[in-house]
Amino acid sequence: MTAADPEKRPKRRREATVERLLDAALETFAEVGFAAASVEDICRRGGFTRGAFYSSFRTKDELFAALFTRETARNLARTEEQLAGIESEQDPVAAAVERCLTTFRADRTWVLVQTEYALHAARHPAAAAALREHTAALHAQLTALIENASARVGLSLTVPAGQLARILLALHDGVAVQQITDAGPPGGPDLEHTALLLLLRAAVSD
Amino acid sequence: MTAADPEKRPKRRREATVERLLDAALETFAEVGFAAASVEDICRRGGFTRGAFYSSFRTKDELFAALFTRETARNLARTEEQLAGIESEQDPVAAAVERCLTTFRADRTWVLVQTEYALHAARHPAAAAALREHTAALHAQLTALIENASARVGLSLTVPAGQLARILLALHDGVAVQQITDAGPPGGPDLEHTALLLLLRAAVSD
DNA sequence: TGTATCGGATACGCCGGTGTATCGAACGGA
DNA sequence: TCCGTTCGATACACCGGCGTATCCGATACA
Repeated sequence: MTAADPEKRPKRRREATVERLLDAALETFAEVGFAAASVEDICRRGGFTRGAFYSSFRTKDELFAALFTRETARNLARTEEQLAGIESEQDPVAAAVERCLTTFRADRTWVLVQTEYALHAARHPAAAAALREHTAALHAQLTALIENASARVGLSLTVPAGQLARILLALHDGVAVQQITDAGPPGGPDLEHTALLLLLRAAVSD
Repeated sequence: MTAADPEKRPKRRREATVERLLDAALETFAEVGFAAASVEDICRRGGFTRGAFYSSFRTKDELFAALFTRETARNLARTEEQLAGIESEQDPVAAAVERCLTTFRADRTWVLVQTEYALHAARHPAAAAALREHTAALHAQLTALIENASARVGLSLTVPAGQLARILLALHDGVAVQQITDAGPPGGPDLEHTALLLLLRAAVSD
């Protein structure tokens, strides 16, 4: 069995190494940004040399794709959990907003990294194509999640779920970016909270 | 009069050179992004060597500040023009959305550049401070513009104008980023249009 | 225990940008 | 016309990352 299973065998340290590289990359991107992060940086942080990197990825973009997949899956799962049992609240819309924000308010870093990558994709067709594919999957799942939730709650939408999904993602991104510069009045209500409620109330009818 | 007017004299080619550098910078940022744009790149595009650059700016960030000021002033002026006479429309809200979008839909590049810079500022306190200052000015002017318009139209807001301004800016940013990847259904309605109408209708009462 | 493959470290040559110090041409005022 | 100032070009020394080719220890399997 020399060149027998040319696709399956490669799996011993690989997996663990890739995982460590992804962690290191996420941290590095969060700290200095995607563009500014050198392959060297990422490897150093993970305790590797570039040799390890090029042994698993061909480019930084390829690594990002892997990272995107991992993080998105995690976030969708989290959101789904949070919307579970929402139909038993008396104001399900408010509850949904509340619950989702508790998670996402906490950690803005991934949104920012992801946003920066979208910007990067704006100038790199290949990256854009890859991102589009991953994003489409995310969008489909989020749409399903919204339709499902609104059905359970017994409210109908005045806007197609697909479009609503896009708007929510956009708003979430936009607010995150906004708040880098402008934290708003200290005691004031959360910007995203206000916006989401305003938007959802308008997008829902019984 | 040798070292007499140490602040006033410097002004012959300077002004024109700076202007050309700003133009070149905007183009370069649009094309390759802020982070990826080297000082060298910008100068080449403007037909200068780095000598010219360092003679007018100390850093790329300093140049960006100048650019931000210039572009923001232009955009605010444009918006103000477009909201003029809006009170004579029978659906002023729809008209406002319509008119503003005609301008901004056309050229997304500045939004993207600006967004990328916000991301950059997230990791660079000094940049953040500068940006915060400029942004505050923009925010104040936009708030005034909104208050003014809603007064003329005779509708009152269910949300403070200042907060509405923030939300609008966030949404505008978010949508722009969103649309890099996801142009939405081809024949479908503009995402920003939908979102803005939804939001403004909810934020306004007579 | 031996051995073939795997995975990451090392070493190499290359490129392009950085910021500073210096120079010289253009320009404007008297 | 001449002189002083201004502004941008030039030259210099430096740095850090890039991607590849090669090597060698670790590991699994017979």
